[in-house]
Amino acid sequence: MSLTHQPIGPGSHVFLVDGSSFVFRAYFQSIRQDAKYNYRADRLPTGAVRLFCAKLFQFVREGAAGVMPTHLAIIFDKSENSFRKEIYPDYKAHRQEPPADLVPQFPLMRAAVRAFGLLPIEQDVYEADDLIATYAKLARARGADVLIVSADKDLMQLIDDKVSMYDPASGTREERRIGYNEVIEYFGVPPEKVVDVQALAGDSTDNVPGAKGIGVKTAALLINEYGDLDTLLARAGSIKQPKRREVLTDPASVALIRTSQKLVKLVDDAPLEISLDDLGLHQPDGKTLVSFLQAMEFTQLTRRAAETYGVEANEIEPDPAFVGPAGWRGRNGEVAEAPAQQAPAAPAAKLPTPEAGALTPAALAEARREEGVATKIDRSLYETVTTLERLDAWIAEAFAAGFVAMDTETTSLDPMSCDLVGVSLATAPGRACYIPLRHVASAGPDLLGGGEPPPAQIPFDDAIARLKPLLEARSVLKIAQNMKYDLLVLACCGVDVAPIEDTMLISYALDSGRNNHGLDELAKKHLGHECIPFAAVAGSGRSFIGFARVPLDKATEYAAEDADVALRLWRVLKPRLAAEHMTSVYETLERPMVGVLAAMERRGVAIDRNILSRLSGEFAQDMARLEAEIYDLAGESFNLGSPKQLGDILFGRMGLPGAKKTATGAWSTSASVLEDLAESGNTFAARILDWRQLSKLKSTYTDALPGFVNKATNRVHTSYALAATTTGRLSSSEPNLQNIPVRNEAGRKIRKAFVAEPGHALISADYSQIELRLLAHIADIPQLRQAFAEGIDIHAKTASEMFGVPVQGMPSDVRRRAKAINFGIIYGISAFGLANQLGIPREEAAAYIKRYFERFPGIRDYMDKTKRLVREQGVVTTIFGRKCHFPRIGSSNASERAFFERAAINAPIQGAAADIIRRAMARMDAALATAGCSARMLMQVHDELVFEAPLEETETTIAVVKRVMEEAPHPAATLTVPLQVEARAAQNWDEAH
DNA sequence: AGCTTCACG
DNA sequence: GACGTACGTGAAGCTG
Repeated sequence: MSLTHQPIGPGSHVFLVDGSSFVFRAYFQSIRQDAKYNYRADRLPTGAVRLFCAKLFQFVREGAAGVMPTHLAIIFDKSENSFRKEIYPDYKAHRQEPPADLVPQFPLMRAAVRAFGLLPIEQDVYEADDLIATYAKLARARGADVLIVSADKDLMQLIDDKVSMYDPASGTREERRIGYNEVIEYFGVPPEKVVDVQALAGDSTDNVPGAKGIGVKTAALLINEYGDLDTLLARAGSIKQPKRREVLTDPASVALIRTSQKLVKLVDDAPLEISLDDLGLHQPDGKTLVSFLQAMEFTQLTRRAAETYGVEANEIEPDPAFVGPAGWRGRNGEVAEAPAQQAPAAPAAKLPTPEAGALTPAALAEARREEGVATKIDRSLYETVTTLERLDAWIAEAFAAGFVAMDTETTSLDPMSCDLVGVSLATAPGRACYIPLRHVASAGPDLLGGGEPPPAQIPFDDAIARLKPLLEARSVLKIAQNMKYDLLVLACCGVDVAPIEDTMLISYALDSGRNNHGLDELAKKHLGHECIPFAAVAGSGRSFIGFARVPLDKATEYAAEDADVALRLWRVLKPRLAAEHMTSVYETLERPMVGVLAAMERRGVAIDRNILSRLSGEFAQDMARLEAEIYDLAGESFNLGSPKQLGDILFGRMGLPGAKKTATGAWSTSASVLEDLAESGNTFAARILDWRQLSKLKSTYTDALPGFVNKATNRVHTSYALAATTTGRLSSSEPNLQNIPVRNEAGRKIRKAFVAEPGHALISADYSQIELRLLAHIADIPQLRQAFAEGIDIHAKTASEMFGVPVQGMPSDVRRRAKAINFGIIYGISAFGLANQLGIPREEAAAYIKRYFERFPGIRDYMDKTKRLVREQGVVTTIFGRKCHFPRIGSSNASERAFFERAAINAPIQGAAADIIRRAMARMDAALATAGCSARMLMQVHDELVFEAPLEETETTIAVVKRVMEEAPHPAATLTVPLQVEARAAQNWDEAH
C-alpha cells in the first residue's frame, strides 16, 4: 500500500477521528443488537469491529456533517503510560477494565483501518487527544479546515473558526456539530477558557481532581468574573463565599487545581511519528478491503464494499491473516480465550410437508400458527345452542375429539359472587358454540329491559347436568384461557372441571416478560386476530349492562370466539412447550397451581370486622388530632392528601432545604424526603409522616377490607394472578392480601383482624432468608453456604467477613449495614441505591460494594455472567428452568438497559424462590391428606403460607407443612444450602407470624 | 388515566 | 460520555 502525499493547505478538509471513543461506542451499540451478529462462526467477537467498519465506510464514502474529507486520520490511545500518569498517578485510575468481549477486537480495529487504506495512528506517552490537538494545530496553521470526530468534551478546548467538532449519532443521541457557541453552551465559557474551567471543575470520569465543591457551573461563573484561572487564583482572597475562598486559597487545594490544569490541557506539539501530509485520503483497494471483511464474515458490508469498489466478492479469498485462530491474535500475538457461552440456537428448520407424524413440535407450532392465521376467524359460523339435542350433539363431538376449549360468561368479574350466564365450547378451529343459560331480555336502546320475556334457553339445571359429565370426564381435556376463573365459577355450580389446560399459563411459561398473557393480546400476537372487546358487547362504566342482557346473537359471537381463540392458541402454543423445553415448567409449576389457587380463593379467610371498625375509629381520631396540629404549624389549612399542595407549602412557602423533584418535575414529598426534614428537627414534616401512615392504614386496610367480605361465606376471597409477574411470583388483588402491614406496631394491629374460625388456629409458615440462601447456592459462595449450614445469623456473618468484626457481640449498626448490602446484592446493587438506603455518601457505599465483591468474588462472577447472558440471549433461567425474558435489554436508553440488567440479576433468585413455594403448594394438599390433616391453605405471601387447622391438629400440620416446604426443591434441584421454615400457630395472623 | 405515595416480600 | 439508579407487586387519593 502506498501513501499519497497530498499537501495540506487552504481548502483541505482534515478529519481527525478519535478512534478509541469510536471503538467503545461501536461496542456498546453492538451489544444492544442480536448476539448472532456479534460473533464470527468460531465465536470470535466482532460486533464492534462490524459497526466500526460500517462507520468508517460511511466516512470514506460520504464524509460527515456534510463535508467530504481530503485527509482522514483515525487516532487511538496506545498504552497505559500516558505522561499524565507521571504528573498524577491517580489519573484515569478507576477506569474499569474493558469488557472481555471487546479486548480481542482492539487489534482488529487497527487492521480494519489498514484495510480501508488508512494508517492507524497511535503513539507512546501521548494520548489520542494530544495527537489530535497536534495535528489540528498543524493543519489550521496551513489554512485547512479541521473536523474532530469525537464526543469527548476534553477536545472542546481546540475549537475555533477553523476547527470544529462532530459528534456522530449514538444509540441515545442525535448527531451534533459542536462549534464555538456549543462550547459556550456546555462549559459557560469560550473554548480558550475551557481548560481553566475544567481545571477547577475536575472530571470524575478521568479522575481529575479539580477544586472540591466546584462544578462546571461555578467554575464558569468564576472564570467569567475574573477572566482566567491565574487572575482568579491571584485574587482568591477577596472572594466573598467562604467555601470558595477557602478552596481557592488553600495551598494543597491550589496545587491540585494546578495539577488538574496540566492534566486537562492537551499537548499540541507532540513529536509526530506520521506526518500530517501522510493523512491523505484515497480510494481503498477493493480487494484488500473485501478480503478483510470476508475474513470477519461481514456479509452485508462485504457486498456493499464489493459493489462500491467494483470487485467480485466471490473471487476474493478471506484474508488468511484473520481467518481461524489468526483472527484471535491479540495485541501481543497471544490467542484470546473464547468466551464460554452457548452459540445462539439455530433457526428453526424449514417446515416439512405436513405429515403430522414427522413434524417436530416446533414445526407443528409453526404449521398451526400459519394455518390459524390463514383460516380467518368467521364469527357467523358460530352456533347458539338452545335445545338439548344440539347440546348433546356438541358434547358428543367433544367426547369424540378428546379435548374441548371452553369459556364461561358471567354477570361480573368476581368469580365468588357472580352468576353463570352461559358457556361456550370449541371442538376445532372455527367450530364453536355458545350455550346461553341465564340470559334475560336484552337491553334496548335505552338500556332498559322493557319487561319482555327472556330469550329461549335450555333450563339451567338441565344444561349443567348434561355438561357436568363432559367437564369432569378424565378422557376429555378441557382447555381454557385463565382456567382458574372458570374452575371457580363452575365449582359454584357443583362441577369439578378436570383435566385442564390453560393457554394463559402456557403462554406465561413460554413468554414471561415478552408480552402479557391476556386472551386478546395472545390472539393478536399468535393468530393475527383482533377479538371483540368485552366492553363492546357488555358496555363499561355507566353503560355496563352485564352479560346476561347482551342479545344472544352478539353474545354468541363474543363468547364462542373466546373458546375458538383459546383452542387455536392451544394448538399453536402447546407444541412450543416441548420444542422449547418448557414442558416441565408448565407441568410442575404452572398447571398444578390452577386447582390449588382456586381452592384457596374459594375457601377465603375470616376477618373480624369489629377489630377493623374499632381501628378505623382510632385512626380517624388520631388523624383529626394530627390534622389540627399540622394546620396550626402551617398557619393555614390545606388538603393534606395532596402532595402538590404539601410540596408548595414545604419548599415554596416555607422554603425548606432538601427539596427533590419527582420524575415529572414536581416537588417530591415522599417519606424519605420528609424523614430527612423530620430528622433535622422539623415537627411539621414529622406530623405529616404520622398522618400519612394512619391515612394509608385506614383507607387501604381498615376501611376497605370489610367491603371485601363475601355475603354468602362471610370471608374475604382474594384473587391470585398466576401470570402477572415477570419472575414467577403470584400477585394478589381484590383485596391484595400480600401487602397487609407487618413492619410497624400500628400496622400489625390490622393483622390481628385476620382470625381463625372457632375451634381452629391460623398457622403461618415462612421460609427464612430464602432468597439469600438461593444466592449462596446459585453463585456458589462458600462462606455463605457454610454460614447457612451452621445456622449462623447471615447478616452478622456478612458483616464479620466484610469488616472483620466477630459475629459474637456484633454492634447492631454494623449488622444493619451488612443486611442492607445483602438485600442490595439481590436487587442488582448500585452504589447510589445502597447509599440511599443507608444514608451514607456514595463513595462509602461504593467502597462497601468493592469490599463485598473482594470477600465474595463468586457474586461478582454471577452478576457479570448474568448480565452477559441476558445481553446476548435476552433471557435468564431459574434453577428449575423457568425463563424470564428481557426483550428490551437492547434498549438504546442506557439507564433503561441498566434497569433491565438489575432485574435480570434479581430474576433467577426471586424466580427460584417463587418456583420453590409453588412446588410446595402443589404438593401440600396431598401431603396433608396423607397425614390425616384437615388443615387448609388459605394464603400465600411470596415466602409464607398461611393455613387454617383444627386446634387439635396444629402440631401435626406444622410438621407436615415444614417438611413439604423445606423439601420442595427435591428432586428437581438439590440445593447446597438447607432451607429453613419457621411455623407457628395462633388465633390471629399477627401472633402466628 | 397518570402520577405519587406507600403497604408487602 | 451521559444519565438515572436497588428487585417484584397492588391500591388509594389527587389531579386534570
